[in-house]
Amino acid sequence: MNTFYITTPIYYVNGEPHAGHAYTTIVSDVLARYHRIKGDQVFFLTGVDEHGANVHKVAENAGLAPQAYCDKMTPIFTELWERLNISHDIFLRTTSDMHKRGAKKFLTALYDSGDVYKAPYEGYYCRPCERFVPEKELTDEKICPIHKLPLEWIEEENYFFRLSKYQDRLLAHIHENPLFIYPESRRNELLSVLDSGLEDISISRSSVSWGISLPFDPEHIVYVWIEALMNYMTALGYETDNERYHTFWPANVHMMAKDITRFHALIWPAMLMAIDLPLPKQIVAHGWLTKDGEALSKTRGIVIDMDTDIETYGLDAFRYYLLREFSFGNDGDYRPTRLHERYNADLANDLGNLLNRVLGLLNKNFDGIPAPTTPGEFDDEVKEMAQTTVDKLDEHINAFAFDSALETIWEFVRRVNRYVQQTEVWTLAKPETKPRMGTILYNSLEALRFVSVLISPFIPDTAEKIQKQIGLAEFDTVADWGRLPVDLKVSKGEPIFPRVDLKKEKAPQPKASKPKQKSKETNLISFADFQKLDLRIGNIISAEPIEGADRLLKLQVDLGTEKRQVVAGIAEHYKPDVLIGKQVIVVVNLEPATIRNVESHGMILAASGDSVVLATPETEVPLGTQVK
RNA sequence: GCCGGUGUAGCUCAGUGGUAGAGCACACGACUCAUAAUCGUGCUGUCCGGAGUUCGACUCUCCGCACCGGCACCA
Repeated sequence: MNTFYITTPIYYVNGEPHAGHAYTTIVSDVLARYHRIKGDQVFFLTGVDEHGANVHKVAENAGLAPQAYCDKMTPIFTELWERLNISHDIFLRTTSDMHKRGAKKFLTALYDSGDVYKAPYEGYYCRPCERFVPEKELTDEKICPIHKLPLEWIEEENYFFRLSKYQDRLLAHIHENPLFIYPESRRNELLSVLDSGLEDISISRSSVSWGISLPFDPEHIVYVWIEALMNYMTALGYETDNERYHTFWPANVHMMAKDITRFHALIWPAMLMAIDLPLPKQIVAHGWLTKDGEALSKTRGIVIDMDTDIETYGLDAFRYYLLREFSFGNDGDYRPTRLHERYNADLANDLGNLLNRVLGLLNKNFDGIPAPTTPGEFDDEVKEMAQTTVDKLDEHINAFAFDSALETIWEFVRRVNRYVQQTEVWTLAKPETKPRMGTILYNSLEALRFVSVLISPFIPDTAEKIQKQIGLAEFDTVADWGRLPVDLKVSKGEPIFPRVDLKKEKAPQPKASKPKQKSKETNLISFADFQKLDLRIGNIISAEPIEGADRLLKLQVDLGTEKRQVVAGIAEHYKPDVLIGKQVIVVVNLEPATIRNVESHGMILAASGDSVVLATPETEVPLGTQVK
């Protein structure tokens, strides 16, 4: 028996899951389910990454201990996967004992390989960021570009992994295994990264506390990214070297979004090479989802409202749309109207209606599924197409072409609709033609059983509904023609995809999806804190662009008693000349900063969501008036 | 400013060095078993622009334009 081990990344719990996570996981789910119906022994891993400075910080902001924070966030992921009907075999948490023990074993092996060494690491360090600020981000003042606080010069000992040593072997492996990194665009990208040379990487942090300590030096915590990669092995039970681990490693597919391929396709294989373990077969990257053409961004309010669409059209319609509409590997634009069109055209009209008309005819004329006694025109054609559809589907799935896979299945669905049409089966109820009628209905229903098997990896609930309506007691996963039993009692046929009328649906769609209530308790500040702000009314007296910066404008603001130069990131929304003469609110006691070599003494307040709009007093007021 | 992607029918997108494709939408016809469903026929294209390579380019190369994304930058 073949085995098939597929993984999603373990998702970072410093934020809630969004449609992108859902896409990765659904796609992986399809592969897992597909291999199961082929009879492969499947292991499907997903989970969460709970360690690292970021989680620590977010937890702190929320007033929680890191573990308590993780315990709160993790269920949000598991609940979403349940709602999306994800069939993972394990959900791994990196705070679990299993993972920690496995990671330590892995780290020990890595250390024993001799490719881990200790070396001083020095540079300018920002405490709040918990990171060294790279050379290119440094300014003359040596302040953190994010926090604007003075940086510390730190020299600390860190552990490094000798990644550079594996450059040639990686290159050779990628060349010898053309499908190792998929799709090709990503492969080329990483080949060019390899061409430009690999540097050894730091794998530990001594300044971070929330994580797993190095077994060979407990003062140091393993860098969260390095630790996360090991999950693909620890989830199998690597630390106990058990049967599951030996059965499933190496993984067949590491599925992920395109932004994290470097870690998976270079660093991870190199680490495995170091400890002489087999490499995963394929690193597979899909594109990003966009919404109406724009990248998803929580801060800009560009989000995909999965809940609403799932509620309106059902989970399977949502899964179908994602899989059918997006060409794998490329970015795909999510549009609710397209989902609507797909739902009605493909699911309701083509498939749902086909099932319904066949069941209707059968119920009206027969008592149970008739035997196929009377072959005739078109029968063989349908039968053959059923088989070729199975073969084509396999090719498409192996190439991650889920859109083509579904298109192939739907070509067959349309063929069956045509079969019913061509044979005019509804005219054959007379006694002398009734055996032929029964045969055609048997074939049609058997075709639908085929379809239900083939779509089951994509839209599992629908597949089950179809088989249930056909009268099968247990889900049949075998795509061999003629398995449909005779005499089964079919159901009367409730539409599995009732048409959704767009006009009706518009009514209860007042776009008042409540703007997420930010966890209010956690972000409260005291009145004293607020009083620290010195806000004043100023008048913009000049505005000009700053060279080399798309978003910045240099403003001169008259505060009555003094004039200030302020840099504002509003160039994309305001032309300089329209600003002149405008009254604005200025934070005057903000510490000065140098941005793009221009000094800024203060900050202009503006509403910044999807667009940026300056906050101005409702009527003109004297310059320098305090705002509170 | 740097890096990358995209530009093909009204819409969403496939695609190939040799006379342009699918689905949806649209029009007309057939049918009436079925969820205003199904089936058939038809329709539209300077394949972003320019130059080059070639017997021949939508397909390869170069230059440009537009849009998108990432990074820089957002006090």
